[in-house]
Amino acid sequence: MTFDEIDHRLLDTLQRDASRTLQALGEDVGLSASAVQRRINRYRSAGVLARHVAVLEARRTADIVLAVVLVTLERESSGHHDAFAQRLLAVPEVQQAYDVSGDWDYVVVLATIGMARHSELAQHLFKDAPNVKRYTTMFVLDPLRTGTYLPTR
Amino acid sequence: MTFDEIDHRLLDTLQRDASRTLQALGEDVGLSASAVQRRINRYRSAGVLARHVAVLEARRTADIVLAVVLVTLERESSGHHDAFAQRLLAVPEVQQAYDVSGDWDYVVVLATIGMARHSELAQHLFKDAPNVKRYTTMFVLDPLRTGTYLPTR
DNA sequence: GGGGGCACGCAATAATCTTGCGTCCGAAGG
DNA sequence: CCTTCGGACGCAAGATTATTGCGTGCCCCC
Repeated sequence: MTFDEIDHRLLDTLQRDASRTLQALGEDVGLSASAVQRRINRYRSAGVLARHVAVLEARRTADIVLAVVLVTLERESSGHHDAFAQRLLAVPEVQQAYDVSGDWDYVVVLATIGMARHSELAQHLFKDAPNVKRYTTMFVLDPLRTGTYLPTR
Repeated sequence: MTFDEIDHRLLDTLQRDASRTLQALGEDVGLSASAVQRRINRYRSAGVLARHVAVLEARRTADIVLAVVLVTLERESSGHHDAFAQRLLAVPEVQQAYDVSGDWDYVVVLATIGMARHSELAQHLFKDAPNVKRYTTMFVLDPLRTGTYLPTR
């Protein structure tokens, strides 16, 4: 799939505010509402546009504890990695999980309500996991920016 | 603001898929469409619900390079921290930025198109920055999960 | 026992989305 | 150089969805 200037502008806008009407989007980029809609449908069917979600304000949600956890596994076999990934993905509070290169194998962002729940999850995901060699937790003092924005050019 | 069972279910659903109709949401939680809408408006005006966004599929967007960067500043004065934060937030490719506790001061997630752009940004944000003491980059091999989901209970 | 506030459902209205149709433009081929 | 084809567009009608006014019921507090 190839993007023109209008596609870039649309995708940019949609990633920032997907609640605008098709007509408003159209006025921004110089298209009719129906043309905008057809483009959006194209993004969808091409798999570029995955979904629409509501974003909560972490600061306004009671007692949210955000933490970034770095993890190294004991053994590098892909079976062990899969098992660990499965364990992570089964937990909704695992907000983000990345398989990374470098000194650590995984970066995990945990979003929990209250420190007690955080500890409980850390226990389950990292202490009790059979193949976690080492992990370190960095608690988020201030979420300067959160989001899923991806550039398209 | 205090949440009941229905609020939790609604906020959960909206964070996963905000494109459902008010009627569909209402059927899920046992409310009419208008009652659902009024609740959503309440979340908005309480500041709990920040915005609606479209989420792109990183795997389907050409040449996306995701990287997690850990940063420590030279000096701890709040002026230096603010300056660094400003510099981060001015860059759209800074997808996420967290001020954290522990061995590092900041965790930054960079989303760029192509390695060249990544290097350029790393240069600007970390090498050229006046008060960055040390930083390390972990490239994302596989984004197992991305998102902004926050639990509400 | 009697307000008062708040959330609800229903129904009418308003806004937005969706789709059929005719047109235009550019690329490919005669 | 002309013709044809495919793709994207705008417009407008129709369908769906969101919004809002109104009346009712519930619960808390007086």
